[in-house]
Amino acid sequence: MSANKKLSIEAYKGTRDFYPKEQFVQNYIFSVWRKVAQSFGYLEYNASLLEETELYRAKSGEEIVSEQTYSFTDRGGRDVTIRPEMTPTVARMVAQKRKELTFPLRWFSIPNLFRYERPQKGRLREHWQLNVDIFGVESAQADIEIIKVAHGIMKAFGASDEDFEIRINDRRLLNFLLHEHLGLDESRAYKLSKLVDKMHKMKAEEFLKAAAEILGHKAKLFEEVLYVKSLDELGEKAPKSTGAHGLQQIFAGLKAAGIKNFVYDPSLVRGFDYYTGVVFEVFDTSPANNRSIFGGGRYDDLVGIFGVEKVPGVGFGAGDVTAADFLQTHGLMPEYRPDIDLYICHLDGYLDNANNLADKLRKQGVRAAVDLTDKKVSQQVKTADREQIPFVVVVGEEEVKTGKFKLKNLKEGKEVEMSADQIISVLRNINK
RNA sequence: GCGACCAUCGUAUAAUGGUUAUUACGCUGCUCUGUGGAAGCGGAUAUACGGGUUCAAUUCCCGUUGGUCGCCCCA
Repeated sequence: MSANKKLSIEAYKGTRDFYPKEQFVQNYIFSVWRKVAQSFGYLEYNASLLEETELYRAKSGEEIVSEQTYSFTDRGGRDVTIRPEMTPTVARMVAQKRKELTFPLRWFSIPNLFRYERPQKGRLREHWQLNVDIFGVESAQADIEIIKVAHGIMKAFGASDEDFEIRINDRRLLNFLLHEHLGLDESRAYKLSKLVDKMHKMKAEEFLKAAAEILGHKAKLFEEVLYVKSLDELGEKAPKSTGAHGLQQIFAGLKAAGIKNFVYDPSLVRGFDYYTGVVFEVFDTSPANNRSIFGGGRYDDLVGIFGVEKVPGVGFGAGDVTAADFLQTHGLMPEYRPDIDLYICHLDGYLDNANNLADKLRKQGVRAAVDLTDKKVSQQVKTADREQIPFVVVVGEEEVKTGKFKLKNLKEGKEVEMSADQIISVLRNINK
């Protein structure tokens, strides 16, 4: 290594190092995700980080692929992209084995995803995302279940119904309103839907002005449907829309499941063009973090892009960064605890005895670390304290003679004398 | 890809175009050879990187890198 150019100690731009404390938070979030998904009977899958670039081109369009992904040509001349999202991958996997898979298919995954862009709040170059999807069910029953999983995750994080809100809309209803109600052509309808997607980021006057530019004299008709609070208010304006019918089923299903904190939001669009039915977003209601936490929707045409028969799908993706922000905002972050139960200190000449004790405890499932230094006992105990290890014992002449150890609880500062077997049973119970 | 702001010990900060760059917490050693948290006394550690202006730059200017926040985009 040359002396004039120091190797950087910083993590690559837009990525995070997970030191044990951050890894602890990450593990917690993953474990909640996994627990809830599995409780609904979803099976975990994964795939490679690498996909052929073509996979994303087919779905996302040239611009996103060339400007927002990590793409390269491999040694064999293939165009390769590091996955920026999981949905195309899972659609590909389903398409490939569609003949042998059993439907309804319930799958989840927690992949890390990459996008090449400017890092900012809640958006890094690498993040992890829970993907939950159900394939092979066309009816609203699958939509209801997916939203129940989303709701269940929030509850499992300890959130109350007041902490968040589920906003729901349906692309078919939106399209009906744009095309039938407003009578817009394809390009105006698209423009307006993109504008509606942004409406909450703009001032109301600005938004209406921009809408009026697209709509002309139809602006009034638009305002009639934009600010309704319920489907009933839409009433006769959307009688033939299958989207409206689907939403009614979903709302009834959620009510039946005891879920109350959802609303019909006619302005909800979501960015993806591939959604074909229901779209929803879990929204943080706290003024300190007032934004979408995650969302998803129905995509019945995605598997079909592989040239095979259609397989309907609905699902959502939830990011780890926004999940952590939510926990932080609402004081739901769990207290850090290292995955070590016991720190074993030793007096001069008793390291071997300390190691023997550790081995005995480990065989019974105790996670024990031995101080390998020749520091003074006070320093060894301090090391355990700094690492927030809950218990400590010191091995010396006395202990070796009697076979009794003083198990010290560092948080309470209390010591209890006991045998190795007793230590095992105490620490085992702590873990449960 | 575009724009704005920012960069001083591990963290949080102070100061200055000119001797040893401040303070707190943390870290470390000792007081204290079988037990962390208290106290006292010591100690180590910083002007992101590269260039320019200047007798002199941590300070002013430019660039790079990184961070933060918007825009674009949004799995």
